[in-house]
This record gives sequence, C-alpha cells and structure tokens, in this order.
Amino acid sequence: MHLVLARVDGGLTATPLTDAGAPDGQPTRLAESALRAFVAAHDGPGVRWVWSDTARWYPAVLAAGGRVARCVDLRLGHRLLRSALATRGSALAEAPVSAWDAAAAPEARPAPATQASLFDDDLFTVAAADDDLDPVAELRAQLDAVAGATEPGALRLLLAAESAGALVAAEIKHAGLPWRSDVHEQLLADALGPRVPYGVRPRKLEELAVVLRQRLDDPELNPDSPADVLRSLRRAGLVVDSTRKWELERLEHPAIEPLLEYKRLYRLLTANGWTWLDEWVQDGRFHPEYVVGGVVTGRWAANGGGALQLPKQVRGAVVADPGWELVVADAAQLEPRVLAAMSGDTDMAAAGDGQDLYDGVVASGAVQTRQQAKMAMLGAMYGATQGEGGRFVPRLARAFPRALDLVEQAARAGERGEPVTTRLGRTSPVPEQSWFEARNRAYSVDGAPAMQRAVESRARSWGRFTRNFVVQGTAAEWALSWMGGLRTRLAARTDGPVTAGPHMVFFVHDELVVHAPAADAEWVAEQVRAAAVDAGRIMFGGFPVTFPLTVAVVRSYDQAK
DNA sequence: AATTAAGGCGCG
DNA sequence: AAAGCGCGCCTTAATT
Repeated sequence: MHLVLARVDGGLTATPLTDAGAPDGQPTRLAESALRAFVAAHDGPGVRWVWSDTARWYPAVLAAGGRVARCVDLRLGHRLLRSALATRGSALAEAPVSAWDAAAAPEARPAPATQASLFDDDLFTVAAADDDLDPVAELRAQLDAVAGATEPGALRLLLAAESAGALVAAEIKHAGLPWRSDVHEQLLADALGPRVPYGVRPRKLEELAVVLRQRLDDPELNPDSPADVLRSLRRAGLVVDSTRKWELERLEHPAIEPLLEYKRLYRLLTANGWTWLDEWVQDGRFHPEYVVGGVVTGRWAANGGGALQLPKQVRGAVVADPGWELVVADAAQLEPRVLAAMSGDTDMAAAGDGQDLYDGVVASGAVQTRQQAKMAMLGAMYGATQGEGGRFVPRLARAFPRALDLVEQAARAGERGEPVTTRLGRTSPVPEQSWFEARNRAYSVDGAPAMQRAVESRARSWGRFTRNFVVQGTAAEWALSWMGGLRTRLAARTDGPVTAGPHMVFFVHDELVVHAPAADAEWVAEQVRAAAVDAGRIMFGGFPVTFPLTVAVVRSYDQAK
C-alpha cells in the first residue's frame, strides 16, 4: 500500500492508497511531532511512503531515530516521467509546467541542537508547507503515466531505484563519513607546514615560490596566477600554451619540477585544506549532501564539500570508529560490463567473465596490452577519434561489433537531435531550439561552408554526449539498484536508528563505503557482493554478465586498493 | 561591490 | 581547426 504524506495547515495527513492508487481507508491527521512514531507504527514490507521530496521529509524522521523501508519520491519521479520517451503523450507529460517541475525547496534546518532543544518537538519539524502541491493527485498521475507506458516494468524499476537512492543519500548525509580531523591536520602540516590563517601562504608553498622566482629569474612572480606563470615561462624561453599539468610535464626546465609541486600543494590547500576542514567536518563526520539525479545521465551530483571529488590524498583521514571497520567496495570496469549487457554482446561479456575485463579483451586478441584495451574501451564510450583511444577503437569494433554498434547508434541519434534512453528508460534531453535552427540555416540555400562545418561539429559533439549517455546512465541505474538492494539487506540486520548497525557512509558512482561494527564487517562484504549480483539480474535478467567487485575491509579509506 | 568567465584540477 | 563523456569548486581576471 501507499501512505501519502502531506502537510496541511499546521499538521500532517497520511492518506492510505492501494498500490494502484485507489482509496484504501481514511486519512489520518497527525501533529508534526508525531511523525516519527507514526512512521514506526506503520512502516512495513508492503508499505511505500509517498512524499514530495525525500530530502525535505526524511531528515526529520532520521533525526528522531527513525527510518523507512521504502518510499516514493514524487519530485524525482515527476522529472523522470515528464521527460521519458516511454510516457510521451501521457497526461503527466502533456500537462503545463507546475510546482512539481521546480527544484525541491531547501530543507528547513532545525536550529542548532542545544541541550534543551534535543528534547523539544521543534527538532522534528519537517518542512515548510507545500500548499500548491497535491501529492495524492500527483501519485495517481504518475501511476497512470507508468501504466500507459511502452515499458512499464522498466519504468517501475527506475522509479523504485531513484527513490531508494534518495533514501540512501539522506541516510548518508545523516550518518556522515567518519573523519579524523587530527589525522587530516597532521597530513596538512606534513605537506604544507604549520597552519596559517586564510590568505597567508603556508611555509612549504612560500619556499617553493622563492625557488620558482629564482629559477625563472622573475622576482615579482605570483605562482597563484596562471596568467602570471605563463608569462614568466615564456619569458624564460619555453614554448607553452597553458600551465596545465600535462603540458608542463613535457617541458625540460629547472622550474618545472617545483612548479608542479607548487600546484599540487596549492590544490590541497585550496580544495581540502584547513578551511575545508573547518567548514565541512563537525563532530568527527563529513556530511556529504548528494543531489540524487543531479546529473542528466542519472548520476548523483553533490552540493558543497566536493563529496564526489574527495582526493586520494586525504582519504587517510577517513577512519572507522573504534570497534568498527570500513567496507570499501568498487565495481570493476562497470561501464564496459554495462555496455556488454545492454547490447547483448556475449563476447564482450565473456571477456569480463571471472576476470579483469580489459585483460579479457587482450586475451581475445583485439589489442596487445591492457592499457590499449582500456584506452580503446573508453574511447568507444566517449567517442574518441584521435589519440591513443581513437586509434584502437576500430579493432574493438571488429572484435565486439554488437557493443560498438550500440554506442554508434546512440551517437547517430544524438547527431540527428533525437533523444536516447538508458536500459530502464531515463531519456536524454534534446538540444536547444537554436541547435535545430542553426542546422536548418546551414543547410538552406544560403548556408555557408563554414556554417555547415560549425553545425556538423556541434552535431558530433551532441552525438558524443548521447553516445556516453546510454552507458553512463545505465551504469548509474545499476549502481542505484546495487545501493538500494544493499540498503535493504543492511536494514534487516539491525533495528533502531540507521547508525546503530552497518550503514552506508559514502558513494562515488561505482564505489561504496559502509561503516560497520567489526563483527559485522565480513557479513557486510558478503551482502555487498550479493547486492551486486541482484543488481545485474534486475537490470539484465538472465544475460550472462558478471559485475565483480573489489571489496576491502579496512580501518581507513586510503588502505583500500 | 558583485557577478561572470576563464583557467585549472580533483573525482568517476 | 578540432580535440573522448559527466561533474563541482577553487582561484584570478574581466566585466557590470
């Protein structure tokens, strides 16, 4: 059954509906402070909590020590179904833009918890009223759209996975990634020197700056300014177009080594230095705010703190609590495996069966080395035409025609301005109107050749986007299925708050970190693997593709891999 | 003073 | 001239 939560003048209603959306009893009226108890009393295997936005409703439940098994995130569903090819023409897709199309309003932040407010009902405040949103009507519209869709089963999986992901994201933010500030600070001191106030150059950087000015014979050089550095390098007689790392690495000059070191440390300081630590780590936890579906392909984005760019350099500060372990799991060569499965390429799937997929490609004879196999595979999925990647793509196409044909077809569709879809039906955007207008103009009687070249270039660019969309998006669906399944498995282990037992604390596209009591760690590792097997079946049925993981049980994140 | 663009680099 | 995909976020430099 569905239990639809809504906010009405000063309180909440919970409206029971059947799985099909029909009335299933009287709505219950309750006070906001009663939500946690109500959830605890009514949650169960057959229940789906329906709400406007997980990010607005669920934090209050979590803060009160509660949790839910399943939910329907209406705003995420709305966005998927409005744009999906499979629901084109549905009432939901045809309706004018409404409040459901707006981004979710930010979560109402409870006042900082004081000793008194910890026991105050105000802490459980959910969110401001969504007066213009009718979740019951919206749920029915979504159920109707799915029922009339060309592939309702896939869409149901997609919606369930997206909503499960929303629960995971909220729980990760709630629990936080264990973070040892003292370890981080030691690491910064070792690399940069003693802590300095914001705006002051740390000792190690200052020393490198002195060396740079001397070796470039430029006493005024500001190494923080790329334009300044570029001028200085050219004055020293170096032929260089930018100060990008890969370009500098090709140069022979005594200033290059300290310059690269300066840039490396400067990056550490500005991205994950003392300022970051002060702003993002509280009470031994980093609380990443993920944006579910924040990337067009369906990948998550992150808001603040750079959760999806956590440098390997600082992962040593991620340390399990005493008596706990981190279970770090990484899906090996996820995207090529997804491509093999979605294209039905049994040869490519076989290349990855029970081994590193790139090694399997080498064993197939298509290329000579693992590095070539990797470059070629990435090149095929990204649309490389030149360089190391582009060079070996044709060999891959001969060895694995079905897989390569799938991405090729996606690229052609994109070049024509058509949408493409993932395995479960997430649909790519189409180019802006101006893209089509420019194309039509270029191919009309007065289209200049330069104009046509520009248009063709834009078309190929969009084709590379759609080429990658189908693979990256389907991989994101696999990852959502993996996480959602793991979440259910972990939840069955422990009652009570999410953080009482093993729980997810970090996620980066194809990698997961679970914080687990030491006694549970091996069990968790098994569950992580089992969830990956489940995800493969959910997405690709009986197709013989495997999704091997590297799983490590470690004390700190840097010890994995 | 505030906003936008460009350069650059971290992650997958 | 074009150049393998998707992001977020830091800084400096340019613009309003």
